[in-house]
Amino acid sequence: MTGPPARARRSDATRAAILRAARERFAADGYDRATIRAVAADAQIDPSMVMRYYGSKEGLFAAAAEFDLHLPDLAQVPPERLGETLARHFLRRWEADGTLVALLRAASTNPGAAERMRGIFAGQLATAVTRSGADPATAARRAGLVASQILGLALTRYVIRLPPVVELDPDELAAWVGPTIQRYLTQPIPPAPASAG
Amino acid sequence: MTGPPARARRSDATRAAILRAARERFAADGYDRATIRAVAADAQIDPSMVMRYYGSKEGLFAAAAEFDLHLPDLAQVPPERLGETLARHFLRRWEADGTLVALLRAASTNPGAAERMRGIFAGQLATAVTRSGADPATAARRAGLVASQILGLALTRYVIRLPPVVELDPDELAAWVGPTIQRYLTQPIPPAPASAG
DNA sequence: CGTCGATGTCAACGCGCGTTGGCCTACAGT
DNA sequence: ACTGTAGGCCAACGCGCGTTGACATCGACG
Repeated sequence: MTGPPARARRSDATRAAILRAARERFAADGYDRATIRAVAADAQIDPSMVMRYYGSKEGLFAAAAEFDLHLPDLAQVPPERLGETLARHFLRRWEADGTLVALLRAASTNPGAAERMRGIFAGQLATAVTRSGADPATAARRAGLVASQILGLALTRYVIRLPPVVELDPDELAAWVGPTIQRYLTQPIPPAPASAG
Repeated sequence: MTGPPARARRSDATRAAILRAARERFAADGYDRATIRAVAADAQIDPSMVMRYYGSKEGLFAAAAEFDLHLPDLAQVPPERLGETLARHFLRRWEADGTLVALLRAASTNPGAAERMRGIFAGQLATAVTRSGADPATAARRAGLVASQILGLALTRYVIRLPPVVELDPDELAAWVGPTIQRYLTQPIPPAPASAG
């Protein structure tokens, strides 16, 4: 805990440039197609620098995919506005920061990225859902359903670029998707259907 | 149309084995990580055979990703059951056939796969939605919203494997997601929010 | 001024990939 | 039995990749 004084190193700018370039490349190309060489070229340094600072491609991705949803405290949100609040929050978060798109693209082929995605949505989201007043016994399930809609929106809008979803503006999307999330958060658990037999 | 008589060629079995292996590999690994060599090994033939029959990796993928949603005629479905019907249909379709998962995984990094995905959901799905009785002027938008939930479900269940979504069984999922789809299909278009000014 | 670690470049490595072309082999048509 | 052809294998190619280690340069400090 008594680390060296936080004196700025000369390499901090380089590190940051690498990270910025990495996020862009991973977001645009996914894990496999994004190359260390391309990231280095974007950051205008030698590929071996990336290795020196981040150890490996996996290490670079781990650093680039560091991400916090920065979810608001749902205990402070009027219960009837939970869905709309969350929908707007996610849309704003995505439009501003490509990290989640990078993570989403990478998660299709990279197990580490999928694992991190699970951690974010089973951790940060589920915690926020619990704080919104949901029964802790069902919070994980509700968070999973919310994630399915939120990530589906991100997938169709930013990755697949399905035209109708791309063309809607954030306000309209929030108006459509907000009630879905609201229902996933608040609707009583449906009775288990009669099991087949 | 006056092709050679449809006499079975000796190579048909090989072609089919390649296609089966390709679908599995693309579904499990995505486009980039799935290799021609691995597909050939699975099909127990030489990699050069894959090239001979499908021309290139892109050609193989194009053949392996041939897909029809086989949507039911929604004009025959009672209007109040549209959502549940569609939800159940998609879940059954996915559990039985890995092709869509292959397409989904590949769509994250392969432009051709994303294009095909757009075609399927802007074509087959939008057409079915129109036949369900939706106003043709809004059918594309409604189909896009349905796609966002359906694909989000597939993403979280089959690709990211988010535990709460994996653990729910198809009946429970249909009970949760059906009403969402129902609402996307039938709810009046919300009034445009006051534009920022 | 001399030294030494931090910062950065350069050239090369081994690997697995998609892809190619040449060469066997078995069988259908005569 | 002879031959043409479809089906299949093998060895190799060139490429771009992640990664490595040797070498150059800069800047702080004695």
